[in-house]
Amino acid sequence: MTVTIYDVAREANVSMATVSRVVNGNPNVKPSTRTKVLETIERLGYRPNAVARGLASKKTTTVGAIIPDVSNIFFSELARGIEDIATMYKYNIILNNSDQNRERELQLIDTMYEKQVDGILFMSDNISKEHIEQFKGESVPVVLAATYDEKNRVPSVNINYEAAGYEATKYLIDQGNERIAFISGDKEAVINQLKYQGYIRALKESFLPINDDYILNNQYTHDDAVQSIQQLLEMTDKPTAVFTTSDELALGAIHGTQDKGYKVPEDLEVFGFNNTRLATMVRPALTTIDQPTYDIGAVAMRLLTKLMNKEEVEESNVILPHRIVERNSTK
Amino acid sequence: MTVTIYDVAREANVSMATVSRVVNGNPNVKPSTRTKVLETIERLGYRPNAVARGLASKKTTTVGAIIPDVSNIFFSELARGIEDIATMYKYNIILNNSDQNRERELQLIDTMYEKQVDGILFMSDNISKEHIEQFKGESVPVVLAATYDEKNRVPSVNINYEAAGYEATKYLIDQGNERIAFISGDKEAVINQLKYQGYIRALKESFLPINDDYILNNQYTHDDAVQSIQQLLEMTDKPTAVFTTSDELALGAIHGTQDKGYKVPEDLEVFGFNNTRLATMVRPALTTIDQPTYDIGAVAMRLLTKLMNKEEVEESNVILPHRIVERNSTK
DNA sequence: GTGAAAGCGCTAACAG
DNA sequence: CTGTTAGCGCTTTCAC
Repeated sequence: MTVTIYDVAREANVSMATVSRVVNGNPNVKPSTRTKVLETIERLGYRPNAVARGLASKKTTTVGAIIPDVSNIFFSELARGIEDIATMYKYNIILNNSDQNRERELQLIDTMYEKQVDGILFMSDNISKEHIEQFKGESVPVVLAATYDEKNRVPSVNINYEAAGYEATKYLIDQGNERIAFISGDKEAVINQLKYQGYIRALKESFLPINDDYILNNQYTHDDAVQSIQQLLEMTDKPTAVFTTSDELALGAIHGTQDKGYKVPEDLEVFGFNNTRLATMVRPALTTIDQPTYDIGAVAMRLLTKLMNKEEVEESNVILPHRIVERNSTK
Repeated sequence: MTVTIYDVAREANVSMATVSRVVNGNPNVKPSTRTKVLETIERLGYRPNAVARGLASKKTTTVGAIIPDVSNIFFSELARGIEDIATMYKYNIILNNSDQNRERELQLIDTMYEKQVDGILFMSDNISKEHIEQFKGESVPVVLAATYDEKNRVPSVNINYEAAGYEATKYLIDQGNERIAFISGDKEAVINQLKYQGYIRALKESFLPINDDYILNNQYTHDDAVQSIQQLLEMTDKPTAVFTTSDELALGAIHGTQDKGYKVPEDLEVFGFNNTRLATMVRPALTTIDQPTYDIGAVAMRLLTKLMNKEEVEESNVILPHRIVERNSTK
């Protein structure tokens, strides 16, 4: 059957402890016996059992990642960043889709605890008291990635969404636009609210009126945005620019505009968010906020490795830089 | 510290065996003692340790998924299909990115065995003898998803790529095109070769010449396709249509054409592959082969559950249907 | 319907 | 530098 550490020990005429030492790279082994053990491991085709190891050592070298939806391009880029750093530090990722469903999120966290993960990476639009309680109830470190907790109760990696929203809107204002629409995803999502606040701040600062008709904050897909931009374009005082909270929505805005016979950016300037790969896969190419998506995942995972390793962490609520990438969807 | 099955047993005045039985839904427990145990589980906040359980039962309810790149939209949709069915059957997924690197793939498979996964879902452009040997060396069931092994040595879920390639090309021919280009990803990938064979078969069947200059088979990204289509468009006898092996490449072809001042589909008809979400996120919207990406993942995972459960499987090399979706990138 | 006891394969003191 | 010995927390016969 399967060959165990015991078989190797017997065949190599050493104790299991010694085999364990060489497998774990413990230096306290005489070179000659090390080679002997290594040889018989090779010969027998021994492969350590991570489950047994996990039970004995209370470490599984596995982390749980709870993500709204891997098939969403933003999150899949995040996931890739997480995965790459995890690999670098010899961790495996158990990936779970939550669809932002709170019940499911809570249940997934529980399952991750059952599986004895060494750490958790959590992504969601909103985190509640129940989330925090569940995290605090265990000693497993948690890091939030692209997920905002106003009270910073949990380590996290984000960008400054409010500033980004402000800058995008300001950019549009500086282009001479006075009627700027705002198209966002779920309005309950804290991150979208922050972007919205930035939008409002920029308008107010320039003494521009806030027109509720220009604000559509429950759009989810490309096609939703196609619809809603067309609706805006039918107004008599139609907007001349739109700021959207994701690139996918921005593509929808561009296409909706074009479908109606208008031109981007001549008739409508479009500003996106995230700078996902979609941003260059459209014509005109999208002006957008470059959010270092991959890096957020990578930095969050790196932070988690430090936490799991009980290393000192200077700053546990990391804010990564963002910037405006100008392309042709704005003048 | 953490509460174990032993603590529950003591508190409930039963043996660990009984606690184990109620936790596992074993019917041989008197209802009254079941409730008693359930209550103390609740009271103590007992949560079974999946690692210990895995060691004792030799089942981890975890499956390994080895995927080229989650951040690729095609694979992320596949991954989502896998994940959803896995959840349905109470399995967790350990997700690994291989970047199609054979060394890495082999090493990941090994890691999955170490982690004692109950099954493996494998995705790659090519599978070699080494892969097969590694799979056969263990009794862990494996299913290939959107991954073709000519010899059907491993259970798999695919579509008929050759037929799809043929149909796409035939469609373009029936539109009156005689100069049809072919833009594909890695030419070493078996799946791309099959699509290519279908392309060739359609041309031959209609007695159309095969022009090697029209065949560009090592394009990976949207921007690669932008370049290469522009190159084709500079030829004196430029193609009037192009068949690409992915939607991303098709978007590149569309945008390259438009960037050069030509129109799609008037000057060039473009045919994609996969019908990912990208297909409707472009103007003109993309005519493409609808490959049931999510379903391939879902069916593959379902097949794997049967294999893990040692159920009878009527057909272990599943071919799912595909179809042409007509949109506006063709006339 | 319930309990006792033997592992599952490995790590981690502790000796020597 | 190496071996002995407890467990880690649970499942699973096998009795009763």
